[in-house]
Amino acid sequence: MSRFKSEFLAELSARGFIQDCSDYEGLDALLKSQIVPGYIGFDATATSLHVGGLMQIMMLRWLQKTGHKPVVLMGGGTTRVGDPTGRDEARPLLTPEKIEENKAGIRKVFVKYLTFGEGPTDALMIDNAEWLDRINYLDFLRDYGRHFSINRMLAMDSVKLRLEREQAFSFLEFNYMLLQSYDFVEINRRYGVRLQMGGSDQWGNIVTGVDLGRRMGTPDLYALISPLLTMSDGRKMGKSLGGAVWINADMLSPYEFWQFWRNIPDADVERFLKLYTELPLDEIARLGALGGSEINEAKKILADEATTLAHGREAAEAAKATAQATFEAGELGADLPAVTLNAEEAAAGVSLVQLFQRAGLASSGKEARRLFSEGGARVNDQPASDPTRLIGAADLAAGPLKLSAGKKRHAVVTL
RNA sequence: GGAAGGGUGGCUGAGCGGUCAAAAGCAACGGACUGUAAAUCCGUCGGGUUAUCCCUACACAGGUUCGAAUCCUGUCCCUUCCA
Repeated sequence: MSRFKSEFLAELSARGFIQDCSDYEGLDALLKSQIVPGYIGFDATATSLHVGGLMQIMMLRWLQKTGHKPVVLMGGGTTRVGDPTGRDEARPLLTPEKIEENKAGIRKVFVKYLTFGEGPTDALMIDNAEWLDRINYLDFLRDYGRHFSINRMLAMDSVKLRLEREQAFSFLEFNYMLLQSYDFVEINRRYGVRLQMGGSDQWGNIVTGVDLGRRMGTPDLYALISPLLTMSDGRKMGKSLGGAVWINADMLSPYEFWQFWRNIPDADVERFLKLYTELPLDEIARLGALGGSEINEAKKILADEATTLAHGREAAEAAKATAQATFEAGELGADLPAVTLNAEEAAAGVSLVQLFQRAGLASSGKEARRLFSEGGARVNDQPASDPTRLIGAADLAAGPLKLSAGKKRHAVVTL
């Protein structure tokens, strides 16, 4: 069914990871003939990655699974400059310490998906600050700058669009392309990397790197990009109830992570199963064909599998059990976000407004009150109307109290 | 360096002396309908221990006014054109 001979490209293409490639035949042949180190660049702007970048992570995982070497490039150097793409001016520059902290957090994510080490197909994590920090401007211009054609860059979509829309486009931003191209060449020299992958928005930058490689006399380099992923309703991937869907457990609990997948629109189920799980394709086809409310079973499997990859089987099972208990049995699940009262508070009582806030069900007291007046607040599944009601030891004597904001967000209060 | 136009809520973007916590759209949240889906409809959407009361907000700092997002001055930043 596949036009590809290499397992890697065959798998990725069947699963919908591939949007474009600079040279399908060449890359396919290379993958057949040797262990191919391939990399993807990631920003070090946050302490975790969210599911928006999960597709990239999965590509690296498949690369490793099919016998090649994944390389994770942290943009430590580029982050230090500050990504100018965002239009908001007041973007604070990250300190080196903060960048290191972010890198450490991101590394924790990758450790779940890739096997790091010294072996030939073990994953590697590198930082472009290693070489970017030492660039000498004149040397860079002389050695690399001469290979970039302004004419060509102006013709590229990423640039052309900006110019046509008369949006600001700074020199710094323009140079990101050069830096990223240089990265590719440098990584090839240092680590023998032949392939760079990324989202389709990176196409221009990656291909420019491929070109630079050719001019600089590296072996042939390859570019492979994935489609930009949106949910079928047009929402950007990675946002859900109240915020970004982080992969790190300390940023977002496995239970909430599981919920994210459980709540995916019907139309996305099959696509997501292919991209975010490693289930066999025929199994996925079967699940995707489920109609009506049966498709909920497929969503559970999606949630299980995706959560297992990110947090381990045990956490996934726990998340599932909690979901089952709260949604299907109407009981309390162990994994629900919890608020614990100390002795003092138990004696004096804490108002429901406070508790809703503390449980993360409302971001402000005002919002909590709103919830009450809209009828979205429930205590032990009974609609609650008095936000000032105090909860204390007496209310908790019979066991934990369940708070709900709407139908999906739940939390417990314990002593 | 010169000229012009700008900086408004999470975003886009109206308002250009009072009726402005600020139109509209998007996003988000709650409700109805369902299947913990989508679409649709209704409602909410700065904060404060719900109060027709207070606080904070229309880049920043001052000023003019009974009253300023709206006028004036200065500062910072952005955009476009010219050099």
